[in-house]
Amino acid sequence: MISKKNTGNTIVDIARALDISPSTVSRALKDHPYISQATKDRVKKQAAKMGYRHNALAAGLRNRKSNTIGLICPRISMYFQSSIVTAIQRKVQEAGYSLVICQTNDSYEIEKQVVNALYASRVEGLIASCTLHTEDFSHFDIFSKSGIPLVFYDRVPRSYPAQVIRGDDYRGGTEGAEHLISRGCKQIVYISGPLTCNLYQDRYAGFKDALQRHKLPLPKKNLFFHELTLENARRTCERIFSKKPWPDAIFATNDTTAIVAEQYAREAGLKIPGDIKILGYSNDPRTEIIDPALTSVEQFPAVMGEKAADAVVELIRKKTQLKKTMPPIITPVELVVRASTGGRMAGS
Amino acid sequence: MISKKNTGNTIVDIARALDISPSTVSRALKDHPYISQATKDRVKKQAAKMGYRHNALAAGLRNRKSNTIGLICPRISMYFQSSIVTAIQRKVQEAGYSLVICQTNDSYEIEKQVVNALYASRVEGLIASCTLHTEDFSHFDIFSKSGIPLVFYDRVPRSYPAQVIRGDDYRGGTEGAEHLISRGCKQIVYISGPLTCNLYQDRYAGFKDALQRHKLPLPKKNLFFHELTLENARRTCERIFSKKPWPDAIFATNDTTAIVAEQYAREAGLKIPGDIKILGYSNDPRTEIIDPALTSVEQFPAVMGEKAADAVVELIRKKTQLKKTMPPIITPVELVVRASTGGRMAGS
DNA sequence: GGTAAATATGCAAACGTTTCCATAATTAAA
DNA sequence: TTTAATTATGGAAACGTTTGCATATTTACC
Repeated sequence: MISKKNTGNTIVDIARALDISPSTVSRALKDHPYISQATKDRVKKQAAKMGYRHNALAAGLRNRKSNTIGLICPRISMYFQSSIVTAIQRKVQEAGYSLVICQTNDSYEIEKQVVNALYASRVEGLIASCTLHTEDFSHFDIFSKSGIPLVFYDRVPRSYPAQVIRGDDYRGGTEGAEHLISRGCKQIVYISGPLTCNLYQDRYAGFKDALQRHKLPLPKKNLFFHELTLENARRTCERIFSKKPWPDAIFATNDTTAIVAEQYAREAGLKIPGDIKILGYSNDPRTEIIDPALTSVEQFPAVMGEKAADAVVELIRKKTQLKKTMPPIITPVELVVRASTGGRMAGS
Repeated sequence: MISKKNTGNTIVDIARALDISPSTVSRALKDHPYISQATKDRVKKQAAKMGYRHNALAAGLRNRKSNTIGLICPRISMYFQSSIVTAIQRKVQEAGYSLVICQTNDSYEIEKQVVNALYASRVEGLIASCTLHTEDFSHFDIFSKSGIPLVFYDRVPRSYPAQVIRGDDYRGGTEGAEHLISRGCKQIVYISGPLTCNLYQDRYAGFKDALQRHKLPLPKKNLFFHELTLENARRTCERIFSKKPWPDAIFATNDTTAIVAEQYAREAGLKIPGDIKILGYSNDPRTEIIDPALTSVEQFPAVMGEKAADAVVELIRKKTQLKKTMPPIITPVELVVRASTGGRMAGS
C-alpha cells in the first residue's frame, strides 16, 4: 500500500521548511505577542504557500476542548424548531463554535443515544429540547456531573441542574382562555399535547385557572390530550363535530391542530368566528394565510434560540458551575389576534 | 492552580486498573476478534464502573478521521431547506456520523469562511447548497483537491468535480408553463430568482422553451428577476397590478412570492383562477392552506436530502475519487395542481 | 561593565487513542 | 515430540498541536 503522506502539511512541516521550531510556528500562527513580526510574516507566508490547514482535532485533543456545541431537538423541520435552530446556529457560529445537531424524532431511545454520542465527541456545551416522552432526565447526568454547560429550551425538565429557557406557557394558556372568554365563549374545547411534557402542563394550568376565575365549567368531554399530529387532530375533530351540541370555541395548543379544526368546522357548516372561534399556538406562518386567519400565541422562537445560544456560550466562558437553583429564563409570549376569534376589536 | 486530573477516565486508566495493556483495552472495547471473551467482559465492566467515555477527538487524531460530515446551507428555517436538512441529518446519524451544520445567510463571505472552518475541523465529507451569489466555487477546492467527498444539492455548480444533486428544474419550469398554457393563459408574468443561480436558470429555460413551442411571446415587461424575498415580491406585485392590462397568469418560482401575488390579485379585485391563474414553486405547506389553494411544483425535499446524505456516505465508504465527469443526480419534480390554476380537471 | 527586565525562540512532554509488530500461550498437525 | 498455526496480549510509536519551562538575545538602567 502506498502510504499517502499527510494530507496537507503540518506545523512541523512548516517548522522544518523554515528551520525553526514547531512551537514558534504554532505561536506565530496565532499571533502570540512574544514572536517577532518578522517571524510571523515568514511563517504565515510559508503556511499559505504549503496550503497549511489547522487541525482542530489535534488542537482539541491537546487543549481538551472541541470548540463544538451540541444541539438536540425533536425534529428540525417543524416551523417552530427550525426557527430556533436557525437562531442558535447563527449565534453559535458567531461565537466561534461549531454546532453539531442531532434529532430525536421524539424517540426517547434515540435521545439517550445522541446524548452519549455528543458526550463522546466532547462538545463543550449542550443545548437540548427533549422528546415528548422524556420524564427521566438522568441520561443527561454525564453532562451535569462533569460540569459541562447544559441548556434546555422549550421542552425542559422541571427540576434539574441546568439552565432552562422556556416560553411563558402558563401565560399563553391564560391569555388564550381569557381572550376566548372575553369574546363570549362558554363551551371551549381544549386540545392539548400529552401532559408528560412541561409546556402542555403549564398551558393547561393557565387555561384551567382562567376558566375557574370566570366560573366556567370544564367538562371532560371538552378535553383532549394526545400527541398533536395531523392524524390525531383529524380523529379528534371528527369526534368533536360528529354530534351536537357543538362547542363555541376550540383552543388547540399547536397550529396544525387549529388549522385542522378550522377545516372541520367549516365542513360542518359553521361560521368562523360567528358560530365557533378557533385559537392556535405558535403563530406558524400558515396561521396568517388561512382564511379566516388564525388567532395564535406567538412564541418568538428566534428570541428563544438566541437566549439559549447566549446561555451556553456564557456558561462555557465563565465556567459557571450549574446549580439546581439556577432560575429559568422565561421568554415572552404574545397573543396575535386574527379573524378566527373575531379579529382586533375597536377599543381593545 | 489545582490540576484537575483528567475529566473522566481513559483507556490507560482502565488498563492500569486491570493491570493489562492499553492496546488490549482498546481492542476489547471494540470487540476485536483476537481478544478473549473473558477479557472483553472484564474490560467493559471496568469501563462502565469508571464511567469511561470514548474520546472522539483522540481517536479522530490517530485515525485521521473525525466521523463528522459538514453541511452548508443558506438558511435552515426556510421550509424547503429545513425539510432537506432534516432528511440529511437523519440519514447521516443513521450512518454513524455527526453532522455539523453551518448557515451562510446567503452571504458569499460567510460561505468562504465556513468552508474553511469545516475543512479545519476535518469533516470527512461536505454537503453544500450555495448562496444565491456563488458563481466562483474555488473556495471548495481545498476539498476537491484533497479528495474529500463533496456533494452539492439544489444550488449547485455547473461544472465542478463533485457529486451534484438537483431537482429537475428545467422540467419544473416547463411543466408549470405547459400547465398554464393548457388552461388558456397567454400573458404569463414570470417572477424568478437571480439568474446567477443554476436553478433559476434552468427553470427559466424550461419556461421559455415551453412558451416558444407554443409560439407565445415573452415580452420583457412580463419578466422579473430578483431575490425572492417578501419585500421584493410586494414591490414587484405593486408594479404588476398598478396598471392594466393585467396578466392572466403569474408563475412565481417560489411560494412566498406566489402567495403575495395571490393576495395582490385578490386586492385588485381579480378572481382566481377566473381572471388570473397563479402558480408557485416548492409546495410549501402554506400553498394548500391558502384560499384558493396554490398550484405549485413539488420538489420532494426529503428525497433530495436522502440522496445527498447517501451520496456522501457512499463516497466516504468507497473512497471514490471525484471526477469532473460525475453525472448529476436529478430528483423528480411534480406539478401539484390546485384551485389557483383551476384545479384538477375532469379527464386530465 | 553589570544586573535586570523585556523580547524571542527552542525543547520536550502531553492530550487519548489506535495499530504495527513482536511475543507468549495454546492448540492442531505432522 | 517437534513444528506450525492459531489465539491472545503487550510495547511503543504515531496522529498534530500546544505550552511550561528553559535559554538566548537584546535593550534599559544604574
